[in-house]
Amino acid sequence: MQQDYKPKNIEAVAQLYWNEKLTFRAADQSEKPKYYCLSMFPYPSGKLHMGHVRNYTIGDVLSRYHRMKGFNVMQPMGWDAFGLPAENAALANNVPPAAWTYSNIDVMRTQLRSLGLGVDWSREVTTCKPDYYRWEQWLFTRLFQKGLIYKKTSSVNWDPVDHTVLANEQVIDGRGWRSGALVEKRDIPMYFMRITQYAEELLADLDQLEGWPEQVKTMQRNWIGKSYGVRFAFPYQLDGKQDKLWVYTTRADTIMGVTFVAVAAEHPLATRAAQGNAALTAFIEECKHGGVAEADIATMEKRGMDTGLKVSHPLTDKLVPVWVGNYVLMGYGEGAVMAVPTHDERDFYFSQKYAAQLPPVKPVIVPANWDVSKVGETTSKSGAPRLLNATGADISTPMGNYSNFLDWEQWSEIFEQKGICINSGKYDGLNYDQAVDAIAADLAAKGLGEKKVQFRLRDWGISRQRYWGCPIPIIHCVNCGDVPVPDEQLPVVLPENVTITGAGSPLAKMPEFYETTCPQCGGAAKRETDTMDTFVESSWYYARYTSPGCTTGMVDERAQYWLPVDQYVGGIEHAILHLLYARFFNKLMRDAGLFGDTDLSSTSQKTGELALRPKSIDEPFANLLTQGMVIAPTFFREGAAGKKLWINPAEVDIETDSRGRPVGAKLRSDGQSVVIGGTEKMSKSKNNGVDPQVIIDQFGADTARFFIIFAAPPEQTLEWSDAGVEGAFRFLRRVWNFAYSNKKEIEVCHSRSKQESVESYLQAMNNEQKEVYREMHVVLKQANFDLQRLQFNTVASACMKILKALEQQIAIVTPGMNTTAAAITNGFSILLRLLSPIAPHITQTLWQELGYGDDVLSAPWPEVDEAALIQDEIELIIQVNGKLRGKLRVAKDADHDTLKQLAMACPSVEKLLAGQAAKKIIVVPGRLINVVI
RNA sequence: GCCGGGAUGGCGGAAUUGGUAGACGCGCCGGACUCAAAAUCCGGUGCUGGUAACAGUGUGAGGGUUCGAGUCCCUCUCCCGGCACCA
Repeated sequence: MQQDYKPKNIEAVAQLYWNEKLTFRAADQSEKPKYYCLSMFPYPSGKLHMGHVRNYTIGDVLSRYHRMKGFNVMQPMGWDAFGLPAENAALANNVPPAAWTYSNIDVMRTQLRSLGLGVDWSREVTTCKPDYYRWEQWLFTRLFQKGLIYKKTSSVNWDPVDHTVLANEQVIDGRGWRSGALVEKRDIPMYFMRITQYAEELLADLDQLEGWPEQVKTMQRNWIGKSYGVRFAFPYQLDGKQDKLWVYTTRADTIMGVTFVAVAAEHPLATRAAQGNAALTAFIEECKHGGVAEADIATMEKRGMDTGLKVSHPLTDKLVPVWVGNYVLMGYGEGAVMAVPTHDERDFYFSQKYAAQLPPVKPVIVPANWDVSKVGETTSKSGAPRLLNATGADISTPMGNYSNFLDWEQWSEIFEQKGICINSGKYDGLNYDQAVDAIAADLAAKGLGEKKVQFRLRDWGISRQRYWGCPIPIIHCVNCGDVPVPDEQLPVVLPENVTITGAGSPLAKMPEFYETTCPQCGGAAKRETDTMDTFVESSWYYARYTSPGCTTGMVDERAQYWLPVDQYVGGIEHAILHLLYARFFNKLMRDAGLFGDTDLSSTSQKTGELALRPKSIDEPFANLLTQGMVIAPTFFREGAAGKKLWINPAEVDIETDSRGRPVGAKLRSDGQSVVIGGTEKMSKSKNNGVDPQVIIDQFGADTARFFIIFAAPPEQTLEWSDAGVEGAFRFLRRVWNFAYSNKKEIEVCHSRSKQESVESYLQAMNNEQKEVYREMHVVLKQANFDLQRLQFNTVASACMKILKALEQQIAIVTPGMNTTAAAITNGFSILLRLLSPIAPHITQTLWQELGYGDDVLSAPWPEVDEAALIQDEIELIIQVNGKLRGKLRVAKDADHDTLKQLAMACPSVEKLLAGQAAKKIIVVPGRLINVVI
């Protein structure tokens, strides 16, 4: 055994051992329970960053822990290889996206391997390879035939200079990132997946996901956004025709307060109204400027213009003006909304802005606790209505005492609350439910509306006008329309040798790609040149991992064994989109029969044997761990024109004051100072990414893994610090040194006969030794609990505490004692096993070196010696009025009266009591006594 | 703007259910070893006052519930993630 801890050597040896033994090759059958542990696969951006190290270390800790707990573990890895950055890199470096991607994959695979992850590499998946995306195309054709994929137009960001569609990310302050041109909305035809058809199930099944964080489920619920409302129409006559303007509202109780209707700029009514109306045409044109991102639309200034058109109120027949609003989106719902300024905040501010041109607002709801019969109305200075409760108007404090007074000059949340109808004719006095029922019934009787359940969730547009993605397997034929590519012609292979220009898709300029014949009529036809959203690949890779090499379908019967994923680990930023799409795809694949016969009723009727029923895999991920980001300090210098030049933290020396507070920073290369910026998410743009390779090279993979686990709980944001890395390395070196200096004694223990077993000597320990032993098991108990709740940073601290306890063992007795050797042998085996999921190389090496066995992974997980935890005496806290005033050692079963007397006798308590009697004494068994005076 | 989180010493963080705030580590200070330094080992370290014992104070801000609040409730501030074409 080497005297010094040399991670480079031992890590290479350990990795070779795992490779040769095929340790991590997962068996598709086993008597052990299966544990499919999946970390979100990386986009091959070039190099590993700390976020990857964190994600994959967390997954590996879980995998190794479960393996030692007796599970048949499968941990795969692959590459989310299609995507925009490859095209950007191609533009910048003149390298084809494919070549760039494959070379990145090679670099990152090597880096991942050097981390010592327990990955079954025989299952590796690369989404940009035809053997993967072929099956995605296959599923596309099935969904297309089922009507689950359809075509419609949708808005995209259009760069009028580069003549290209931009991703939301590429739109900065309303301009194209390369051209700087003002971005426009443009409607183009796209394929959509009917995720809304599964909205109800996607929502309902969240309840069965007990292993998911509540916050993620809440976000998904809100995203799906099931609402109960009324869809109704405003009839109108135009160009001699009767027609209806449809809207949807969840506040049908406020319909009597409608003052206008707002439609999207692209709405047919707007288009019609703009004919011969130059001002409106210009306004509609203006509405098309800017991006399509919801965040931008929600934060932009709400503007509108009267179309001059009027529609009839469906219940009163009164004419209602129609406006164009830049905040109304075509394609979301009806592309039109009713406006009730008195009971909707957005409508309120909009109508205040255009008050002069709009009809007066009308309150139709008062708070539920008001006496409707006594409500009086008056007008304020501006003419806006005031409602007065008859109990006496308190005009001085309108907001503070709203039960008396409501004033529609200033917005209040009260306006939006459900209450009682007023000013609503026959609906006066009804509450929300009654009013909605009555109004919906009246609308239905007129054929102008009905109750409707609606979802916020929209169908998933999957067409991308980009090159580096999975080709959409559709052939456009003038005679037969959109024809799916037949199975035998799949895959539609993406040509890899192309030149990227940044203007439009290269595929659309490649006749050799798009010129084809129609599979139905055999005539000349054109292949679709759009590719699929890269979220499609990441929606089913977890299933493909179960069936490596399968050439007959997306998955084979092995999927039934492995699915669902038992533990999924990945960044919180994927809480909605990726996780929702993957859940959706799982249901699509289930309903395509890929997970076995899902028609459970017919199966059981036929066979009568429940045991033969295939399991229904409704959800892909049974347990989810959402990991926090890795952040780092930023440093910069002001360059020309105030442009910031970002400097990597690795090139900076930080100066601190006497108490360690940073006071300045200097660039190492020139010794001149740099500005300390904020602490932010590691990114290329702020140049604050830390390359884990530097740490692995200098300290080893175990140190990198240990630190990243130790630094913060998995779900929290993690701030990077190099100083902490050295601390982690110091600890591992102490473990090594401890092993080196105690090797002989441990080996002697291992060679002893059964009569002289470690256990027999543990029985013979003296009280001091037993106390140390007890401490160690207290720590182990906490560590096992923390593993269960996925809080690994405290497991790392537990390892440090156990090493300290072992060092203490040696310090308190003369060396050479059999009990000491036994305690160390036993204790160190606990430490090595507890530490092994986090730092697998050093623990594997020492496990072998000290003769514990060949493979620490096949050792049983250390369990707590409960008997050792029992104490005769415990420490109690003495409080006076809740403040700590003393401590007391008492017998563990002392009764309350004894405890009270002991507490009262405490000097500090006596002093504070000063002869008075205590008002109350609270005894919390096993914890404290609080004397109230 | 909407949805979901977060805020604890100089720093990362700990504190299962309301019950000793600051475990463990980093940094810093002091000591040992050394010609010296590095490394290592030992001790100290929330803040304020005090030689000290000790006292006061303290978990983003303000209020509340409770014998007792980092933890529960209300109001607010700031920060982060997502918002459907970044992945």
